[in-house]
Amino acid sequence: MGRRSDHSREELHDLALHAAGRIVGAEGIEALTARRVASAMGYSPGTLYNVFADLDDIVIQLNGRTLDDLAGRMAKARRGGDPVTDVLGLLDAYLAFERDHANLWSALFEHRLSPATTLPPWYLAKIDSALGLVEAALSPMFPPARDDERRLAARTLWASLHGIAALAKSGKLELVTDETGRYMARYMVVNYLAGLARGGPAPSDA
Amino acid sequence: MGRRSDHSREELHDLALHAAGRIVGAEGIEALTARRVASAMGYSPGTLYNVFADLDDIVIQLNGRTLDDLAGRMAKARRGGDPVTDVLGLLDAYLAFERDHANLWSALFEHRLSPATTLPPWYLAKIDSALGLVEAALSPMFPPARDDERRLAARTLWASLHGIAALAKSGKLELVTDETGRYMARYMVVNYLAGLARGGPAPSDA
DNA sequence: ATATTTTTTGCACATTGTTCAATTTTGTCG
DNA sequence: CGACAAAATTGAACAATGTGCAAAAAATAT
Repeated sequence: MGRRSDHSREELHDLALHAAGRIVGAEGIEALTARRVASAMGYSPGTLYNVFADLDDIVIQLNGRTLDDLAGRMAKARRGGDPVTDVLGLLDAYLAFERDHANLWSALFEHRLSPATTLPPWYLAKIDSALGLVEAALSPMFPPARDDERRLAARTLWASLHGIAALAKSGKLELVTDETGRYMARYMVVNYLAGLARGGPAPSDA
Repeated sequence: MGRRSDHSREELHDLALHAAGRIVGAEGIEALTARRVASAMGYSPGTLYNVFADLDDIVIQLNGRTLDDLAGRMAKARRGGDPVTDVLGLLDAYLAFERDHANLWSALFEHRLSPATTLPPWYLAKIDSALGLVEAALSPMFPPARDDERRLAARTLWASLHGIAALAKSGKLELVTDETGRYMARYMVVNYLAGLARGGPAPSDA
Protein backbone atom coordinates (compact mmCIF):
# COMPACT_ATOMS: atom_id res chain seq x y z
CA MET A 1 0.00 0.00 0.00
CA GLY A 2 1.03 3.49 -0.40
CA ARG A 3 1.79 6.62 1.35
CA ARG A 4 -0.48 8.10 3.95
CA SER A 5 -0.45 11.58 5.32
CA ASP A 6 -1.77 10.60 8.72
CA HIS A 7 1.40 11.67 10.51
CA SER A 8 4.47 13.68 9.78
CA ARG A 9 7.89 12.18 10.29
CA GLU A 10 8.15 13.82 13.68
CA GLU A 11 4.78 12.49 14.71
CA LEU A 12 5.84 9.02 13.67
CA HIS A 13 8.97 9.40 15.76
CA ASP A 14 6.93 10.41 18.76
CA LEU A 15 4.31 7.76 18.17
CA ALA A 16 6.94 5.04 18.08
CA LEU A 17 8.68 6.20 21.24
CA HIS A 18 5.41 6.40 23.11
CA ALA A 19 4.44 2.92 21.97
CA ALA A 20 7.88 1.63 22.92
CA GLY A 21 7.63 3.28 26.31
CA ARG A 22 4.27 1.69 26.96
CA ILE A 23 5.50 -1.75 25.99
CA VAL A 24 8.72 -1.55 27.99
CA GLY A 25 6.98 -0.02 30.98
CA ALA A 26 4.39 -2.75 31.07
CA GLU A 27 6.36 -5.82 30.10
CA GLY A 28 10.05 -5.03 30.21
CA ILE A 29 12.58 -4.53 27.48
CA GLU A 30 12.55 -8.11 26.26
CA ALA A 31 8.97 -7.55 25.12
CA LEU A 32 10.09 -4.78 22.82
CA THR A 33 10.07 -6.02 19.24
CA ALA A 34 9.90 -4.09 16.02
CA ARG A 35 6.65 -5.77 15.05
CA ARG A 36 5.00 -4.92 18.34
CA VAL A 37 5.97 -1.29 18.22
CA ALA A 38 4.78 -1.03 14.64
CA SER A 39 1.45 -2.67 15.31
CA ALA A 40 0.92 -0.59 18.44
CA MET A 41 1.21 2.54 16.36
CA GLY A 42 -0.85 1.21 13.49
CA TYR A 43 1.94 0.94 10.98
CA SER A 44 3.95 -1.84 9.44
CA PRO A 45 7.40 -2.90 10.61
CA GLY A 46 9.06 -1.49 7.56
CA THR A 47 7.90 2.03 8.39
CA LEU A 48 9.92 2.00 11.60
CA TYR A 49 13.06 1.71 9.54
CA ASN A 50 12.25 4.91 7.76
CA VAL A 51 12.34 6.78 11.02
CA PHE A 52 14.91 4.85 13.07
CA ALA A 53 18.15 3.21 12.11
CA ASP A 54 17.31 -0.01 13.93
CA LEU A 55 15.86 -1.29 17.19
CA ASP A 56 18.91 -0.15 19.11
CA ASP A 57 18.21 3.36 17.95
CA ILE A 58 14.70 3.16 19.40
CA VAL A 59 16.00 1.83 22.71
CA ILE A 60 18.62 4.54 23.02
CA GLN A 61 16.12 7.28 22.29
CA LEU A 62 13.64 5.81 24.73
CA ASN A 63 16.37 5.64 27.34
CA GLY A 64 17.19 9.24 26.61
CA ARG A 65 13.64 10.22 27.53
CA THR A 66 13.80 8.08 30.63
CA LEU A 67 17.00 9.81 31.65
CA ASP A 68 15.27 13.16 31.24
CA ASP A 69 12.41 12.04 33.44
CA LEU A 70 14.77 10.65 36.04
CA ALA A 71 16.89 13.79 36.13
CA GLY A 72 13.75 15.88 36.30
CA ARG A 73 12.54 13.98 39.31
CA MET A 74 15.91 14.28 41.01
CA ALA A 75 16.06 17.98 40.27
CA LYS A 76 12.90 18.43 42.32
CA ALA A 77 14.62 17.12 45.45
CA ARG A 78 15.10 19.73 48.13
CA ARG A 79 18.57 21.15 48.66
CA GLY A 80 19.52 22.49 52.03
CA GLY A 81 23.27 22.80 51.70
CA ASP A 82 24.34 19.83 53.78
CA PRO A 83 25.93 17.29 51.45
CA VAL A 84 24.75 14.23 53.35
CA THR A 85 21.15 15.39 53.57
CA ASP A 86 21.10 16.57 49.99
CA VAL A 87 22.59 13.40 48.57
CA LEU A 88 20.18 11.30 50.58
CA GLY A 89 17.40 13.40 49.11
CA LEU A 90 18.67 12.74 45.59
CA LEU A 91 18.89 9.08 46.47
CA ASP A 92 15.28 9.00 47.57
CA ALA A 93 14.19 10.63 44.34
CA TYR A 94 16.26 8.11 42.41
CA LEU A 95 14.83 5.15 44.28
CA ALA A 96 11.30 6.49 43.95
CA PHE A 97 11.77 6.67 40.20
CA GLU A 98 13.15 3.17 40.16
CA ARG A 99 10.15 1.93 42.12
CA ASP A 100 7.58 3.73 40.00
CA HIS A 101 9.13 2.94 36.63
CA ALA A 102 10.98 -0.28 37.33
CA ASN A 103 11.00 -1.57 33.76
CA LEU A 104 11.99 1.71 32.20
CA TRP A 105 14.78 2.09 34.73
CA SER A 106 15.99 -1.42 34.01
CA ALA A 107 16.05 -0.66 30.32
CA LEU A 108 18.63 2.04 31.02
CA PHE A 109 21.14 -0.63 31.95
CA GLU A 110 19.91 -3.77 30.29
CA HIS A 111 20.58 -2.33 26.91
CA ARG A 112 24.01 -3.17 25.62
CA LEU A 113 25.28 -1.52 22.52
CA SER A 114 27.03 -3.56 19.93
CA PRO A 115 30.78 -3.71 20.54
CA ALA A 116 33.00 -0.93 19.21
CA THR A 117 30.13 1.53 19.14
CA THR A 118 29.93 4.29 21.70
CA LEU A 119 26.95 6.12 23.12
CA PRO A 120 25.91 9.23 21.20
CA PRO A 121 27.13 12.54 22.66
CA TRP A 122 23.64 13.84 23.42
CA TYR A 123 23.08 10.74 25.55
CA LEU A 124 26.27 11.26 27.52
CA ALA A 125 25.23 14.86 27.99
CA LYS A 126 22.02 13.70 29.66
CA ILE A 127 24.01 11.51 32.03
CA ASP A 128 26.22 14.48 32.76
CA SER A 129 23.19 16.55 33.54
CA ALA A 130 21.98 14.11 36.18
CA LEU A 131 25.49 13.77 37.55
CA GLY A 132 25.63 17.53 37.86
CA LEU A 133 23.00 17.34 40.58
CA VAL A 134 25.22 15.06 42.63
CA GLU A 135 28.23 17.25 41.99
CA ALA A 136 26.28 20.28 43.17
CA ALA A 137 25.28 18.54 46.37
CA LEU A 138 28.92 17.73 46.99
CA SER A 139 30.26 21.19 46.36
CA PRO A 140 30.44 22.30 50.02
CA MET A 141 32.99 19.56 50.54
CA PHE A 142 35.46 20.70 47.90
CA PRO A 143 37.28 23.96 47.41
CA PRO A 144 36.57 25.50 44.01
CA ALA A 145 40.07 24.68 42.86
CA ARG A 146 39.31 20.99 43.22
CA ASP A 147 36.31 20.53 41.01
CA ASP A 148 38.06 17.81 39.10
CA GLU A 149 38.15 15.77 42.26
CA ARG A 150 34.58 16.71 43.05
CA ARG A 151 33.58 15.48 39.64
CA LEU A 152 35.31 12.20 40.24
CA ALA A 153 33.84 11.88 43.73
CA ALA A 154 30.33 12.39 42.34
CA ARG A 155 30.84 9.83 39.60
CA THR A 156 32.18 7.33 42.06
CA LEU A 157 29.18 7.82 44.30
CA TRP A 158 26.71 7.58 41.46
CA ALA A 159 28.26 4.41 40.09
CA SER A 160 28.26 2.84 43.53
CA LEU A 161 24.61 3.58 44.08
CA HIS A 162 23.87 2.14 40.70
CA GLY A 163 25.66 -1.05 41.65
CA ILE A 164 23.68 -1.40 44.83
CA ALA A 165 20.38 -0.79 43.07
CA ALA A 166 21.25 -3.10 40.20
CA LEU A 167 22.47 -6.02 42.26
CA ALA A 168 19.59 -5.64 44.68
CA LYS A 169 17.10 -5.85 41.86
CA SER A 170 18.82 -8.79 40.20
CA GLY A 171 18.48 -10.88 43.35
CA LYS A 172 22.19 -11.52 43.63
CA LEU A 173 22.61 -10.26 47.16
CA GLU A 174 20.16 -12.41 49.11
CA LEU A 175 18.59 -9.38 50.68
CA VAL A 176 16.03 -10.01 53.34
CA THR A 177 13.67 -7.12 52.78
CA ASP A 178 12.98 -4.88 49.83
CA GLU A 179 13.93 -2.08 52.17
CA THR A 180 17.41 -3.53 52.56
CA GLY A 181 18.51 -2.11 49.24
CA ARG A 182 17.57 1.39 50.32
CA TYR A 183 19.25 0.87 53.66
CA MET A 184 22.46 -0.27 51.98
CA ALA A 185 22.46 2.72 49.69
CA ARG A 186 22.02 5.10 52.63
CA TYR A 187 24.68 3.25 54.56
CA MET A 188 27.01 3.71 51.65
CA VAL A 189 26.26 7.40 51.24
CA VAL A 190 26.72 8.16 54.92
CA ASN A 191 30.01 6.35 55.25
CA TYR A 192 31.49 7.39 51.94
CA LEU A 193 30.73 11.03 52.63
CA ALA A 194 32.04 10.71 56.16
CA GLY A 195 35.27 9.39 54.70
CA LEU A 196 35.39 12.25 52.25
CA ALA A 197 34.77 14.77 55.00
CA ARG A 198 37.65 13.34 56.95
CA GLY A 199 39.60 14.61 53.97
CA GLY A 200 42.44 12.15 53.88
CA PRO A 201 44.78 11.88 50.92
CA ALA A 202 43.58 10.40 47.69
CA PRO A 203 44.47 6.71 47.37
CA SER A 204 47.98 6.09 46.18
CA ASP A 205 48.84 3.68 43.45
CA ALA A 206 50.46 0.93 45.46
CA MET B 1 21.29 -41.38 13.85
CA GLY B 2 21.51 -43.20 17.00
CA ARG B 3 23.20 -43.31 20.25
CA ARG B 4 26.93 -43.11 20.60
CA SER B 5 29.03 -44.03 23.53
CA ASP B 6 31.67 -41.44 22.91
CA HIS B 7 30.94 -39.56 26.10
CA SER B 8 29.05 -40.10 29.30
CA ARG B 9 26.46 -37.65 30.41
CA GLU B 10 28.95 -35.98 32.69
CA GLU B 11 31.46 -35.69 29.91
CA LEU B 12 28.83 -34.12 27.71
CA HIS B 13 28.06 -31.65 30.46
CA ASP B 14 31.71 -30.74 30.74
CA LEU B 15 32.22 -30.62 27.00
CA ALA B 16 29.35 -28.20 26.59
CA LEU B 17 30.51 -25.89 29.36
CA HIS B 18 34.03 -25.83 27.97
CA ALA B 19 32.74 -25.03 24.52
CA ALA B 20 30.46 -22.36 25.93
CA GLY B 21 33.33 -20.88 27.90
CA ARG B 22 35.51 -20.73 24.83
CA ILE B 23 32.81 -19.03 22.78
CA VAL B 24 31.87 -16.50 25.45
CA GLY B 25 35.49 -15.82 26.32
CA ALA B 26 36.39 -15.13 22.72
CA GLU B 27 33.29 -13.36 21.41
CA GLY B 28 31.06 -12.41 24.31
CA ILE B 29 27.79 -13.77 25.49
CA GLU B 30 25.77 -12.65 22.49
CA ALA B 31 27.76 -15.10 20.39
CA LEU B 32 26.55 -17.98 22.53
CA THR B 33 23.91 -19.92 20.64
CA ALA B 34 22.71 -23.46 21.10
CA ARG B 35 23.76 -24.41 17.61
CA ARG B 36 27.27 -23.05 18.07
CA VAL B 37 27.83 -24.85 21.33
CA ALA B 38 26.54 -28.06 19.85
CA SER B 39 28.69 -27.85 16.74
CA ALA B 40 31.76 -26.91 18.79
CA MET B 41 31.38 -30.14 20.75
CA GLY B 42 30.58 -32.25 17.74
CA TYR B 43 26.98 -32.97 18.61
CA SER B 44 23.64 -31.78 17.36
CA PRO B 45 21.58 -29.05 19.00
CA GLY B 46 19.01 -31.50 20.28
CA THR B 47 21.61 -33.27 22.39
CA LEU B 48 22.15 -30.15 24.45
CA TYR B 49 18.56 -30.37 25.62
CA ASN B 50 19.19 -33.82 27.02
CA VAL B 51 21.82 -32.42 29.36
CA PHE B 52 20.60 -28.89 30.03
CA ALA B 53 17.15 -27.51 30.55
CA ASP B 54 17.73 -24.67 28.13
CA LEU B 55 20.29 -22.04 27.14
CA ASP B 56 19.75 -20.15 30.37
CA ASP B 57 20.78 -23.26 32.23
CA ILE B 58 24.04 -23.35 30.31
CA VAL B 59 24.73 -19.69 31.02
CA ILE B 60 24.04 -20.07 34.73
CA GLN B 61 26.31 -23.06 35.01
CA LEU B 62 29.04 -21.32 33.04
CA ASN B 63 28.69 -18.31 35.30
CA GLY B 64 28.97 -20.62 38.28
CA ARG B 65 32.35 -21.78 37.06
CA THR B 66 33.40 -18.21 36.42
CA LEU B 67 32.40 -17.31 39.95
CA ASP B 68 34.56 -20.14 41.23
CA ASP B 69 37.52 -18.91 39.24
CA LEU B 70 36.98 -15.36 40.38
CA ALA B 71 36.69 -16.34 44.04
CA GLY B 72 39.74 -18.53 43.68
CA ARG B 73 41.77 -15.67 42.35
CA MET B 74 40.57 -13.38 45.12
CA ALA B 75 41.33 -15.99 47.74
CA LYS B 76 44.98 -15.86 46.68
CA ALA B 77 45.25 -12.20 47.60
CA ARG B 78 47.48 -11.54 50.58
CA ARG B 79 45.88 -10.75 53.89
CA GLY B 80 47.78 -8.67 56.41
CA GLY B 81 45.08 -7.74 58.86
CA ASP B 82 44.55 -4.13 57.90
CA PRO B 83 41.07 -3.83 56.37
CA VAL B 84 41.97 -1.11 53.88
CA THR B 85 45.05 -2.88 52.59
CA ASP B 86 43.30 -6.21 52.45
CA VAL B 87 40.24 -4.91 50.65
CA LEU B 88 42.42 -3.08 48.14
CA GLY B 89 44.20 -6.37 47.59
CA LEU B 90 40.93 -8.13 46.93
CA LEU B 91 39.98 -5.32 44.60
CA ASP B 92 43.17 -5.74 42.62
CA ALA B 93 42.52 -9.44 42.26
CA TYR B 94 38.97 -8.69 41.16
CA LEU B 95 40.07 -6.13 38.60
CA ALA B 96 42.82 -8.40 37.31
CA PHE B 97 40.24 -11.10 36.71
CA GLU B 98 37.99 -8.63 34.96
CA ARG B 99 40.85 -7.55 32.75
CA ASP B 100 42.00 -11.07 31.91
CA HIS B 101 38.54 -12.53 31.36
CA ALA B 102 36.52 -9.53 30.30
CA ASN B 103 33.86 -11.39 28.41
CA LEU B 104 33.36 -14.08 31.03
CA TRP B 105 33.13 -11.42 33.71
CA SER B 106 30.57 -9.51 31.66
CA ALA B 107 28.51 -12.63 31.27
CA LEU B 108 28.12 -12.73 35.04
CA PHE B 109 25.97 -9.63 34.89
CA GLU B 110 24.69 -9.49 31.35
CA HIS B 111 22.63 -12.56 31.90
CA ARG B 112 19.14 -11.80 33.08
CA LEU B 113 16.93 -14.59 34.23
CA SER B 114 13.37 -14.69 33.10
CA PRO B 115 11.07 -12.82 35.46
CA ALA B 116 9.67 -14.57 38.52
CA THR B 117 12.51 -17.07 38.55
CA THR B 118 15.24 -16.84 41.16
CA LEU B 119 18.85 -17.92 41.05
CA PRO B 120 19.52 -21.48 42.18
CA PRO B 121 20.75 -21.87 45.77
CA TRP B 122 24.11 -23.30 44.77
CA TYR B 123 24.69 -20.17 42.74
CA LEU B 124 23.86 -17.87 45.61
CA ALA B 125 26.20 -19.95 47.75
CA LYS B 126 29.05 -19.20 45.37
CA ILE B 127 28.34 -15.50 45.63
CA ASP B 128 28.31 -15.88 49.38
CA SER B 129 31.65 -17.57 49.23
CA ALA B 130 33.26 -14.66 47.41
CA LEU B 131 31.53 -12.21 49.70
CA GLY B 132 32.96 -14.08 52.65
CA LEU B 133 36.42 -12.89 51.63
CA VAL B 134 35.33 -9.30 51.87
CA GLU B 135 33.61 -9.96 55.18
CA ALA B 136 36.76 -11.51 56.53
CA ALA B 137 38.83 -8.52 55.51
CA LEU B 138 36.37 -6.29 57.32
CA SER B 139 36.30 -8.27 60.52
CA PRO B 140 38.83 -6.16 62.46
CA MET B 141 36.38 -3.28 62.17
CA PHE B 142 33.43 -5.00 63.79
CA PRO B 143 33.02 -6.59 67.19
CA PRO B 144 31.98 -10.24 66.95
CA ALA B 145 28.52 -9.36 68.18
CA ARG B 146 27.94 -7.25 65.10
CA ASP B 147 28.52 -9.69 62.31
CA ASP B 148 25.12 -8.92 60.86
CA GLU B 149 26.28 -5.37 60.27
CA ARG B 150 29.62 -6.60 58.99
CA ARG B 151 27.76 -8.77 56.52
CA LEU B 152 25.76 -5.82 55.33
CA ALA B 153 28.81 -3.60 55.14
CA ALA B 154 30.60 -6.15 52.98
CA ARG B 155 27.63 -6.54 50.65
CA THR B 156 27.31 -2.80 50.31
CA LEU B 157 30.96 -2.49 49.43
CA TRP B 158 30.87 -5.34 46.94
CA ALA B 159 27.80 -3.98 45.20
CA SER B 160 29.36 -0.53 44.99
CA LEU B 161 32.53 -1.86 43.43
CA HIS B 162 30.45 -3.81 40.98
CA GLY B 163 28.62 -0.64 40.00
CA ILE B 164 31.85 1.20 39.37
CA ALA B 165 33.29 -1.63 37.31
CA ALA B 166 30.09 -2.12 35.36
CA LEU B 167 29.45 1.52 34.50
CA ALA B 168 33.10 2.06 33.69
CA LYS B 169 33.02 -0.79 31.22
CA SER B 170 29.74 0.27 29.65
CA GLY B 171 31.16 3.67 28.75
CA LYS B 172 28.51 5.57 30.62
CA LEU B 173 30.86 7.62 32.76
CA GLU B 174 33.02 9.39 30.21
CA LEU B 175 36.17 8.27 31.93
CA VAL B 176 39.38 9.66 30.60
CA THR B 177 41.72 6.76 31.14
CA ASP B 178 41.21 3.05 31.55
CA GLU B 179 42.96 3.52 34.86
CA THR B 180 40.25 5.87 36.02
CA GLY B 181 37.93 3.00 36.86
CA ARG B 182 40.51 1.47 39.15
CA TYR B 183 41.20 4.81 40.71
CA MET B 184 37.52 5.38 41.41
CA ALA B 185 37.18 1.97 42.98
CA ARG B 186 40.15 2.62 45.26
CA TYR B 187 38.82 6.06 46.07
CA MET B 188 35.53 4.46 47.06
CA VAL B 189 37.18 1.79 49.22
CA VAL B 190 39.38 4.22 51.07
CA ASN B 191 36.63 6.69 51.84
CA TYR B 192 33.92 4.18 52.63
CA LEU B 193 36.19 2.34 55.03
CA ALA B 194 37.33 5.61 56.57
CA GLY B 195 33.71 6.43 57.19
CA LEU B 196 33.12 3.02 58.71
CA ALA B 197 36.15 3.39 60.94
CA ARG B 198 34.84 6.68 62.19
CA GLY B 199 32.05 4.46 63.52
CA GLY B 200 29.15 6.83 63.42
CA PRO B 201 25.59 5.62 63.84
CA ALA B 202 23.89 3.65 61.14
CA PRO B 203 21.77 5.87 58.90
CA SER B 204 18.37 6.61 60.25
CA ASP B 205 15.21 6.34 58.23
CA ALA B 206 14.43 10.01 57.77
C1' DA C 1 17.84 -63.43 18.52
C1' DT C 2 14.45 -60.59 20.18
C1' DA C 3 12.78 -56.97 22.70
C1' DT C 4 13.35 -52.91 25.38
C1' DT C 5 15.47 -48.92 26.81
C1' DT C 6 18.29 -44.96 26.03
C1' DT C 7 20.54 -41.51 22.98
C1' DT C 8 21.00 -38.86 19.18
C1' DT C 9 19.41 -36.74 15.44
C1' DG C 10 17.67 -33.44 12.20
C1' DC C 11 13.73 -31.53 10.72
C1' DA C 12 9.92 -28.67 12.22
C1' DC C 13 7.78 -24.33 14.17
C1' DA C 14 7.26 -19.88 15.74
C1' DT C 15 9.62 -15.63 16.28
C1' DT C 16 13.19 -12.32 15.71
C1' DG C 17 15.67 -8.01 13.10
C1' DT C 18 16.13 -6.21 8.79
C1' DT C 19 15.96 -5.44 3.63
C1' DC C 20 13.74 -4.18 -0.55
C1' DA C 21 10.96 -4.37 -4.82
C1' DA C 22 6.44 -3.27 -5.57
C1' DT C 23 2.60 -0.36 -4.79
C1' DT C 24 0.02 3.55 -3.71
C1' DT C 25 -0.50 8.15 -2.48
C1' DT C 26 0.99 12.96 -2.69
C1' DG C 27 2.91 16.86 -4.98
C1' DT C 28 4.39 19.34 -9.24
C1' DC C 29 4.50 20.96 -13.83
C1' DG C 30 2.61 21.64 -18.23
C1' DC D 1 -7.16 18.61 -15.71
C1' DG D 2 -3.60 15.06 -17.01
C1' DA D 3 0.99 13.22 -16.89
C1' DC D 4 4.98 12.53 -14.53
C1' DA D 5 8.10 12.43 -10.55
C1' DA D 6 8.94 11.90 -5.76
C1' DA D 7 8.04 10.05 -1.46
C1' DA D 8 6.22 6.88 1.78
C1' DT D 9 4.26 2.56 3.10
C1' DT D 10 3.80 -2.08 2.69
C1' DG D 11 4.21 -7.04 2.95
C1' DA D 12 6.71 -10.60 1.55
C1' DA D 13 11.29 -12.35 1.84
C1' DC D 14 15.81 -13.99 4.34
C1' DA D 15 18.72 -15.65 7.70
C1' DA D 16 19.02 -16.73 12.38
C1' DT D 17 17.31 -17.87 16.90
C1' DG D 18 15.51 -21.31 20.90
C1' DT D 19 13.21 -25.33 21.41
C1' DG D 20 10.05 -29.67 20.63
C1' DC D 21 9.63 -34.15 19.00
C1' DA D 22 8.92 -38.24 16.04
C1' DA D 23 11.94 -41.17 13.99
C1' DA D 24 16.16 -43.80 13.87
C1' DA D 25 19.95 -46.13 15.74
C1' DA D 26 22.78 -48.10 19.13
C1' DA D 27 23.35 -50.28 23.58
C1' DT D 28 21.46 -53.34 26.93
C1' DA D 29 18.49 -56.82 28.81
C1' DT D 30 15.92 -61.05 28.23
